[in-house]
Amino acid sequence: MSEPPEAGEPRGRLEEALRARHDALESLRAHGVEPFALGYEPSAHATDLHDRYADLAPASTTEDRVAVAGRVVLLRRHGKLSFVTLRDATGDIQLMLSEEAMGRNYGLVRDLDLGDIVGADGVVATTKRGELSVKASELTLLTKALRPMPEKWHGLKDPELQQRQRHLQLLSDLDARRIVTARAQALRAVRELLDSRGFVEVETPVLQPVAGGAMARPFVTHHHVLDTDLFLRISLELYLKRLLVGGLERIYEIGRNFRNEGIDRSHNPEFTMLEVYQAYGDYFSMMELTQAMVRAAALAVTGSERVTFRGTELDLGLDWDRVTVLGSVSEQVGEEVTLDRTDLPIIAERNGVHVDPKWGPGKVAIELYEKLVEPTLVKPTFVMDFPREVSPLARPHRMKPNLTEHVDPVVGGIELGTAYSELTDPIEQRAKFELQRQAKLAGNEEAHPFDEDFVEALEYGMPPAGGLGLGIDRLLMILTDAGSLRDLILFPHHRPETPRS
RNA sequence: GGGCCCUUAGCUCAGCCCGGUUAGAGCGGCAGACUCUUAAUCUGCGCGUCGCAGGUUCGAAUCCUGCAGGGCCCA
Repeated sequence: MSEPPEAGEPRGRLEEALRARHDALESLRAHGVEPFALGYEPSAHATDLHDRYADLAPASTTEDRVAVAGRVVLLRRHGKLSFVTLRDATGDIQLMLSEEAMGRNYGLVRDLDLGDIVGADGVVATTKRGELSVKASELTLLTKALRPMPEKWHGLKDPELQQRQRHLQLLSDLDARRIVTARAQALRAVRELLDSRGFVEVETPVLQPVAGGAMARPFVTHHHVLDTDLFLRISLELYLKRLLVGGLERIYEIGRNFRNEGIDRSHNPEFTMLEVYQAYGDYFSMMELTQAMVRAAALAVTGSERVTFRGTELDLGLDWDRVTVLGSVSEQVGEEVTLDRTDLPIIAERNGVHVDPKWGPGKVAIELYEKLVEPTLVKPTFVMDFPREVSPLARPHRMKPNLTEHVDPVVGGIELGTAYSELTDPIEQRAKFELQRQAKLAGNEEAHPFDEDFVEALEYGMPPAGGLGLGIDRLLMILTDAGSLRDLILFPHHRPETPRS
């Protein structure tokens, strides 16, 4: 039996660091300094100062007064003169703190810890070595940090900690803020383009009685007062089409979808989807729109229409290649592949695709496409004309029997989304839902659910339309050359940590 | 789902192959010096559930098994 640790004795470095900071906090309070201040009014940001005073000669002192605020990320104390590197939303700026300039207020420097948030009021100056600084006359503690910061040079390296404690990665690694800025830039560019073309942004329900518009397992939740199960949406499609029935002609929604599937570097249970619907358009208009949006997003995020993805330069400014599903599969297998061929399963097996006997020819063709063709489509490409069997919401092809006007934009071997000439025929829609219902009964968990209300809406008449879904996270993967969705999602899902007791 | 790898101090990492004193270093922390630093430097001090649970052994961070979390590759 070991003795219990003496009360107040630190039992580890963390406890020691915590206690030291709590002690510092009490000492500050005892000296009348509130360690959690109410507010502050900064007049400048770090990057603005670096821009404005880029040409200031070393050892200069201006008469320009500024107030800056941010987190103490580096601390170099030299007795009566100290240097602090302050980090705000835009970057870092050095504070020069001296007893000479600050008088009694300089005493606060002694109590500073890495991670504290402070405000400093003073004049813009440069040091003898030329470092731009704010020569403070007044230092204000705004928030005391009670926990030690990540290592100041290496930061947080462990990818799990980076994701679970994203705040620590963000405060220690300025580059990590690209997670936030790249997404904001891409979304702004896409919205600006759509708005300029007369599209209206709308919001539709996340909680739905029937989760349709895609083939995926939904999350189930429960409404207590209504005592009814609801599903988190797996797509935005069916509600947006009802708005077309309602007479809105150009609409879009950017929102979170939820799919109850595995988690890996290209799948997160919740992800952001853009869906656009344009009355009187078709899948050709959606292809043009896709090109325009991807180009605009690339310019906004990278400043260029050319991006490098996994070592290959992609030119997103050119017109994309256009191929068909069956044409591209035929090319890969080296013989003409059609949905009529009875030996389609044999061709598939010969090419390493294991065929489920329940699959129809359309499903077999799609499996072949996804395995053999999609990963090879590095250049921006539209893959057109999917089998009817796998596209229950797309319109039959105007020329080709058994196919639909369904196109997938593919870049860097990654499917960015899906666009259709939308199915407007309610009778055909009902028949397709019925086929899906049978597939579900046959054991396909991902079959599309029958949505009676949606069919009824179609019966009132929906104009011919083009519809497009674009995965924003996947688009960002291309634009930022990210290896994993987890580099783009601020707080990706992880298994719960085992409790430490 | 299959294979490989990782988990040691708050953080970044040694040590593990080939078991053997009291498990190391840097950052961070504490005490002190310092008016131009740039990951400041210098002096002194402390701080550990070696992921968890078993097993082998006189002795396990180290070898074996299981489990958990994470990463990479494949399907």
